[in-house]
Amino acid sequence: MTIRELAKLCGVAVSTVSRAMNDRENVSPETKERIRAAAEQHGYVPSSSARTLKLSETNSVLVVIQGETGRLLISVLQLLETAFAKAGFTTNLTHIVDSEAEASTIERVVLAERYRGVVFLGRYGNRDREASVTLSRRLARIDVPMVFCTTSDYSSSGAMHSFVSADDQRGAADLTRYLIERGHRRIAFVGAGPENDAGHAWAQRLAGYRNALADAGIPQDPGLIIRAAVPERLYTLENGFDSLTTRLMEGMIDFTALVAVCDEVAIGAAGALREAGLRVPEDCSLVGYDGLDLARYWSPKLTTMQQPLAEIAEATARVMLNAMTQPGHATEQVWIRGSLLEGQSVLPINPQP
Amino acid sequence: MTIRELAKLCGVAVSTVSRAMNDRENVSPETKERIRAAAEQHGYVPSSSARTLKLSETNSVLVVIQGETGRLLISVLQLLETAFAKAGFTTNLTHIVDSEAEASTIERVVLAERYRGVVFLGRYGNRDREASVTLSRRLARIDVPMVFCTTSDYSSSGAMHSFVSADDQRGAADLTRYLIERGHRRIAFVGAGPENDAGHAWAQRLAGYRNALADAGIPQDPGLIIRAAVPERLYTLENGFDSLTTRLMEGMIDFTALVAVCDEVAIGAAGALREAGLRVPEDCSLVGYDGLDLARYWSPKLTTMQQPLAEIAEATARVMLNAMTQPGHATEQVWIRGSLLEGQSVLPINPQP
DNA sequence: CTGAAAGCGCTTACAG
DNA sequence: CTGAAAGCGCTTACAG
Repeated sequence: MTIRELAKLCGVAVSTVSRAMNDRENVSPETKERIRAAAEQHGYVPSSSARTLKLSETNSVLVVIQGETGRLLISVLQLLETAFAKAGFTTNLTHIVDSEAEASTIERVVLAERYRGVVFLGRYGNRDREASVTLSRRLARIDVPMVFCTTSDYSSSGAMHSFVSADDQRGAADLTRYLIERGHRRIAFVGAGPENDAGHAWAQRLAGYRNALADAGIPQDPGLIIRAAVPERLYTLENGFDSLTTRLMEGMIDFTALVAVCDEVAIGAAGALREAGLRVPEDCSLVGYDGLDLARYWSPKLTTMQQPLAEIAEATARVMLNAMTQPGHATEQVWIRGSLLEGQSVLPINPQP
Repeated sequence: MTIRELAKLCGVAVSTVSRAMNDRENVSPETKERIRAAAEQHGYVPSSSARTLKLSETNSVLVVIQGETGRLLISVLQLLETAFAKAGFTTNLTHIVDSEAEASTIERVVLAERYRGVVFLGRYGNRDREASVTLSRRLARIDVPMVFCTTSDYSSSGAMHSFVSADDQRGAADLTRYLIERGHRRIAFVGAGPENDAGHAWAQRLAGYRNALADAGIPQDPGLIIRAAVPERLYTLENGFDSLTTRLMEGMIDFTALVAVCDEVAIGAAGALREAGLRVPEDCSLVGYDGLDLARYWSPKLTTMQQPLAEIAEATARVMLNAMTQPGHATEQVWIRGSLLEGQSVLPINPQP
């Protein structure tokens, strides 16, 4: 049913129907009620494409998630949806397969659908750093506000985009320092991905781990960096288990503590240790990252870096709404720090003589 | 940039631009190439709202998720997206808060956006059974194909809607029978929600548990049905932990086995048992439901019902595509059974004398 | 192969 | 308070 049919049915002009449906002032209350009742009864709903075409803008923001979606991002997504809804914006979600992470894909959907803004949730980019920089530049050409949430803009070209970023590097450094302060020297890192992808959380966390070692004057042993056995499902239990199992088959345990790229990998790795007859924390200390429920209900309770999801979502929504409502607004960069959540998965040891 | 501007720029009519952008036959290859290059260069993308308005239909299907989203549904969602994309359909996701689960909400968005079809992922309905039936009836009035995925149509009015449903009742009965066959008689169920909501998975699984007990002639003890301590986050570790903790504080353990409403609740409950000094499976056997990764990497490996996600998604996509491409097609009902995954969380016991 | 024109269903000045 | 009309950006018969 169209506006025209409903108008005829009610014996009024289409403009009157439009005013009634949009709750404008200049309709008599009686007419408005009559029209709305008729709409309800006949199931008339204004076509949003006609409306969008006429007004040439939507009230929608697009959320882009690339690759696999962990529990963490889903939580942030739900918080974002709520925040945007409160401000009168609708949220749409699109998944992008890794291989299709090109500016043109985004450009097409954003321009075609007339989105008011885009939130990149989690990482967005190509494996290749060069390509990622190009990507970032092309995105900047699209005249729609964008904010990168949970990942920083790694365009290496200054403040091109707004972002709200968890400070992964610092968080991983804090966790590593926590181990060092408790006497650990042989500290391994599990869950490093393939090379050349600074935009990924694992790369930032690995960098933080390295920084902490360097600051403490502990020589870096490349053999202690355990690469992902299942890189396409990097942040999973499976990857944690398989990565460490592979490593333990290659040789004996030559570390006293393990920094995992995230909680799931930590708990997967703990499974591998257990199967090898090693106990956490007696035979190997363990720290995770993210602060999932899982970490809290695991035994032993996992020491980890709690991500402040509400804070991340709140900041992202705020930056996005600013950018949408104040065109020409400068880009904003927000760094958000997690807090170290102490569990029972770390045991102090005597420093090596 | 609009089609008109690009036409002027290229010195052709808008109709020619339209033909070039839509890759029609009746344009000379040279003209087509020239126009497409110009579009690429100037960032011209056809407005989808204008296109939709003109064609009066989209190629989008709407996926509706109500309430909290577990890991399981996200996996199904991703599989669905892939399947629909293969058939040329775009997938859009909308979350519905529990309290807003009314037919009119769906009606509005489906009609406004001209969706071709709707998939309800997970449960869709009101607490109140009466209201749910009304809801189902009103949905049936909307002239757009719908399929209920992972939940059945509980309109109690015959085959009103298509659905692809995991057979939760049977699965839970299978698990309970598995315990009974191993000598258990005092079997508790943890994670029952508030009353009056047959559409929820917990209610189906609870019914299956009850059926199995009845079939074995074991009297039902209402005291063995442990209600959710955190009903708004029913299928979570937190709920499993809190529900069982509450129960263990009320009195000693008076059961030898525990059927959990899902894997997360099972593992949360295991945490509560552990804190009470009880071991799984020595002091209490435990089964979950869903077959999450978590169940596999938990220690002891959890006995659970594996949900065949790929199969569920495949069937849902097939039914939906049938309905969309063959209007007037009869509704289809597909029941999908899981398979029992044997872990080490169940110990046989001697039957009570 | 190309162009001129109608029309998809709305909204909003403009006139009354 | 209400109506008639223009126009948003496309697509597609229709004519050449």
